[in-house]
Amino acid sequence: MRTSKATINDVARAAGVSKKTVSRVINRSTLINPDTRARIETVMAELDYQPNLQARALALRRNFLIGLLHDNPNAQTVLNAQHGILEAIRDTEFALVVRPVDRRSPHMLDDVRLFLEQQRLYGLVFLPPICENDDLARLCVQQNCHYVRMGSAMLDDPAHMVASNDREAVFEAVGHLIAQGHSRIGLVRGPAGFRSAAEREAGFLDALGRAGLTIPKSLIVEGTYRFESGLVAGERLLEHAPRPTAIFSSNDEMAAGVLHAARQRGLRVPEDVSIIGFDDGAIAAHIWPPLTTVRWPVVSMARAAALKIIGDDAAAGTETSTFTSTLIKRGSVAPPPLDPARIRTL
Amino acid sequence: MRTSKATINDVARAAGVSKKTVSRVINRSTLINPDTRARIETVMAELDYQPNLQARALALRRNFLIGLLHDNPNAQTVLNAQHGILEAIRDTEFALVVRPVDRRSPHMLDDVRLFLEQQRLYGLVFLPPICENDDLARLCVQQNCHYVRMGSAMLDDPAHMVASNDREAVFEAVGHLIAQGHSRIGLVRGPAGFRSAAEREAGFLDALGRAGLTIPKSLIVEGTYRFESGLVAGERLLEHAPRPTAIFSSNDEMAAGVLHAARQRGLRVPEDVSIIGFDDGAIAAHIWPPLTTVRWPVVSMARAAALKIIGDDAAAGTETSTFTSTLIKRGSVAPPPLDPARIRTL
DNA sequence: TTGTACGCGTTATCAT
DNA sequence: ATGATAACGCGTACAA
Repeated sequence: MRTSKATINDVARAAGVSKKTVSRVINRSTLINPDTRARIETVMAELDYQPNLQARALALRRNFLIGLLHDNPNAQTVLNAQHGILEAIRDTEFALVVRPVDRRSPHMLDDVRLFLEQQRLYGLVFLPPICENDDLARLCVQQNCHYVRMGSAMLDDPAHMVASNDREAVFEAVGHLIAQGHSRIGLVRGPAGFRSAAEREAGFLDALGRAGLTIPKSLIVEGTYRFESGLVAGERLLEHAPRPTAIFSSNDEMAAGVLHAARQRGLRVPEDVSIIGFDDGAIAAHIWPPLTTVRWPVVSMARAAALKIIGDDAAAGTETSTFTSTLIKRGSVAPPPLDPARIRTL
Repeated sequence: MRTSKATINDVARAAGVSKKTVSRVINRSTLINPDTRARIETVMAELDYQPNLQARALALRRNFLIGLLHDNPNAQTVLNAQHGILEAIRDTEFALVVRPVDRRSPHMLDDVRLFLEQQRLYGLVFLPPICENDDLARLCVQQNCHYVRMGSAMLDDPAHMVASNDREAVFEAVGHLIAQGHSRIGLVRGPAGFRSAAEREAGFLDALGRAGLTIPKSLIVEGTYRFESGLVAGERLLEHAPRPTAIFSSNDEMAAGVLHAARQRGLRVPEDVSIIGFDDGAIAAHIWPPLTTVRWPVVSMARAAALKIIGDDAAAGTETSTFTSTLIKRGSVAPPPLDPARIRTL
């Protein structure tokens, strides 16, 4: 007995056809007689035949692997992206390989080139912020590797892009703050060079402008998307006089840092200061108070990206390329505390 | 010009030797003349030759992929494990593929078998709790796939295992609580069937026994290693009369849940109740107060596991198989509040 | 120590 | 619609 060792030759012989015909069945060729196809499929089932992926990879010059390329500071985002891709390739012969890169390394492009040459991936999904690198996109084309970028704005044509509406979502979130009565709102923005940082800042300013509000430049502080930078930014903002009554942080991890800064100053959240984050990763619901935040639909986006790569248009639905980030209201927002100066004017 | 398309034949021709000799260089055979080897290596560099991994995989019946198999409820642990494996295979031709499984599915074993048959992984790293499944280990042997388990006890021989000393580490952690004056200590243990849950509970009981302390069974509550279960367990423990003055939670995520439960009851941490977690994942330092916890050295363990698989004994050092979990003291532990009943007796 | 001939399992070319 | 034959690039008996 040969456990799952049947080859294409065995199938061809048993079905009384040539290898090539069996190959056509494997590759879903249309140039084949339906009866022949049915017969071969029966034989394949009987023999428990599994096409050898290594042999196919050699012949096709392309492996059955989807790569996730990232240089993302947020752990949960990376994991959610993996989750989405895995959903897309479940029950297919594809597997997921993960590949972190160093955005700032001068060898980054060469590293990825070598990686692509060696593993010959079927396709690659780029996470922010590395998704903004056009050289990488060119490299993929040149290496004959499919790719899709995930980002907060359309950086590429729809076949190579899934994007979210960060700007509008932040507009809504900050609008929520304003509707609660806040007017002195601080911003912890993401690092320079991140498109998402720019988009979210734009949404923030849009909301302020729409309400006729202005804030001093000193109420905008830049972070790195990491917890520690949120802590530092929070300290800067909270020692500002007059103190902001609310702070929008461009991601949850930094928002958690702002929360720490508030706690360390003896400030209550949300009574003394309201906080809104972005991502709705695991940490958002697990800190106290539960964080009001914007949910970035990473999982769905990653799933869509992978489906675009493996060409499963049916499952990809209407080939959606834009996704909606939505405000999740939890416990970290309340109306601003009464302002002595303001009470008098009322 | 042929961009990186040199084959083993090109190298052989240019070096004036046969394919086989070049192959020996690639595979580090010792049966080769040093001069010949040097000459061939020069030619390989000149031609920018890269062995084709797909062809090697076909011939060797084994791909250059290390798999991470997990059914782990903790996101940060999974990511840290990936990090460790990636460190080990950096600058090699190996890549990392991730594969979540459903421990409870009746098809789990067949799924993995199909996965292994298809991708022909070089090796597999098992994370807890799936690492405890002996059928999986047998499957690997049968499929000619290397494997190493990561766990909280030696479940296999050293060649297939990297383990941590959870029991001792928890013994130390709970001892820290006792040294602070706590005697009524609650436990949120992990799910039944998890070896780590049993090890950590044993350490907990060891510490109590060593101090001559006993607690009612009702102060031990089982969780799922998820945040929500920690919340529920925390509620149960904190409504217990008399209330425990400290709670050891078998992982950080559940500890965060306990913290929520305390907050919701208006209890202060650590003034009213002390909390210790386990893992030292990202969340531990990011919640308030910063969580005193036991650091589980996932990254190092995963790196060691991967090194064992790719057989880099030199880098694996002395083939370490046991790792030390250590107590990280932060802000969630303080002496217990004064107990009225106790004050009288003093 | 090195080389020859063949196998690994599939796809591509170009017929018919 | 189907088939014979040659790639794809490398590893391994076995011989020399």
